[in-house]
Amino acid sequence: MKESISNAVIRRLPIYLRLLELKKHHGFEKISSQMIGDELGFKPTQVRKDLSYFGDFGQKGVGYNVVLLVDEIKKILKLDKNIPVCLVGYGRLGQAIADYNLFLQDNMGIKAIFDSNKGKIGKKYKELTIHPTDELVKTAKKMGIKIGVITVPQEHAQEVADKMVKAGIKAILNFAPVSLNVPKDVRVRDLDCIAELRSLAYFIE
Amino acid sequence: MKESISNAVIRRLPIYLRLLELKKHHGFEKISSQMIGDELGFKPTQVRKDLSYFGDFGQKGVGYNVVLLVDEIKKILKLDKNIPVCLVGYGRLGQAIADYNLFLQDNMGIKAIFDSNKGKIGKKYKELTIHPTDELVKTAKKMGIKIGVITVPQEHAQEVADKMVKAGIKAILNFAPVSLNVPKDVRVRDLDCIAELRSLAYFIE
DNA sequence: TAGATTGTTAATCGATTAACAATC
DNA sequence: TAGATTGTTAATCGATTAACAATC
Repeated sequence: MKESISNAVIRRLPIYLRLLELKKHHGFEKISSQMIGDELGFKPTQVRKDLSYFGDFGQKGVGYNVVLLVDEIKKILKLDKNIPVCLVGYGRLGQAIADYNLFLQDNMGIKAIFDSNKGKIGKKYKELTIHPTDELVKTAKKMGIKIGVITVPQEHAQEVADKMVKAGIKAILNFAPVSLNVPKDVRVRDLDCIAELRSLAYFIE
Repeated sequence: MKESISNAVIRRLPIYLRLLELKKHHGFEKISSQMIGDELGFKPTQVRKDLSYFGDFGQKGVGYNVVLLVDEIKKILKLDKNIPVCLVGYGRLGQAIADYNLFLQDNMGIKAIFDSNKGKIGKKYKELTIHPTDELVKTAKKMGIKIGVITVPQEHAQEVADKMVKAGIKAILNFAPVSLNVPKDVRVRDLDCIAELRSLAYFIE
């Protein structure tokens, strides 16, 4: 069943979720697909269709209950579960990501940091010690890490991905500008800043 | 004509380009759509179709000339032109992005940095002085900035986007976790790390 | 009740891919 | 020449949207 829901739908869920959390925070009780769409730039039909893959969360003539929908989307995304994340590559970008400990708003948080630079190994980031990348497989396995974030330089990204795969990680967020080669049961999301920037150049006049 | 080429195609061009630059660097002279596809995980047909929107760059029975194709794609993306970029928000993430001065490999480079924190204004990053965000419109206009990168906290992203629009910027790379509201002749690419991470949670077992 | 809004079906739109003639 | 590979057409696949009955 999961296989039948498209990636595009899954990627919109966190976008809906963020808006709903904001609305909840502002005390809104109800929201319509129209309102969601207006704020996010989607068609209301798309919002309803996306949500309908997972259940009937709305009420005809009324709309969606904000609090309930927040909870449902979190459940769909498994954000109600504990999801330990590891970060590999503690350079500037890695540090910026670690700072975004916003993840902690969910049960998702960086629980281990790896780097291969001897000068960094053993240092602390908050309560986390920076481990050598060599120990990634062993440590990530032991800690039950579920998601890996790659912020190493391009030339080491593939070997890090290999280690993550070996550690049983099935979901990778990749900041390195390379196409990673992984088994097809492993999901990779590329956040490729340079490629995006270069593609934007096309649109300048 | 430009309008008819889909965004998906445009976003693949820099991916092709990166591989081709690598191959060029390694001294490859020819490459086939099959090889490109294999390395990047695309179907060869897609590679050929994408390229064919812009011209006949290949040779039947032979493939593509690497050096020529690099140049052609750069031309398509306007990377042969000078493209000044500004960065707004000089926190950890902004600094990490500035460090990626990899852009400079193209004629694309960060030519201005803005921040609203008084402690940062006036400081230097390499040859660039950090300007107050209040001066964005004036300065960006004067400098002919073509692309804006937003690395400010969520709550200021929209106002920064508004300033960019006012400065005549038509392409924005947005790292803030918000849906920006801009006129429809302005292109926004969202690099939304938290949303991507949350969407990956769906796939853990 | 009348107005609003859902969930879902069917239609549309757009993007990917298979197939193949052209040709190096 | 025979094998390889392009550029392009047509077919397929998938995602978005319009329309609407159901119902609060």
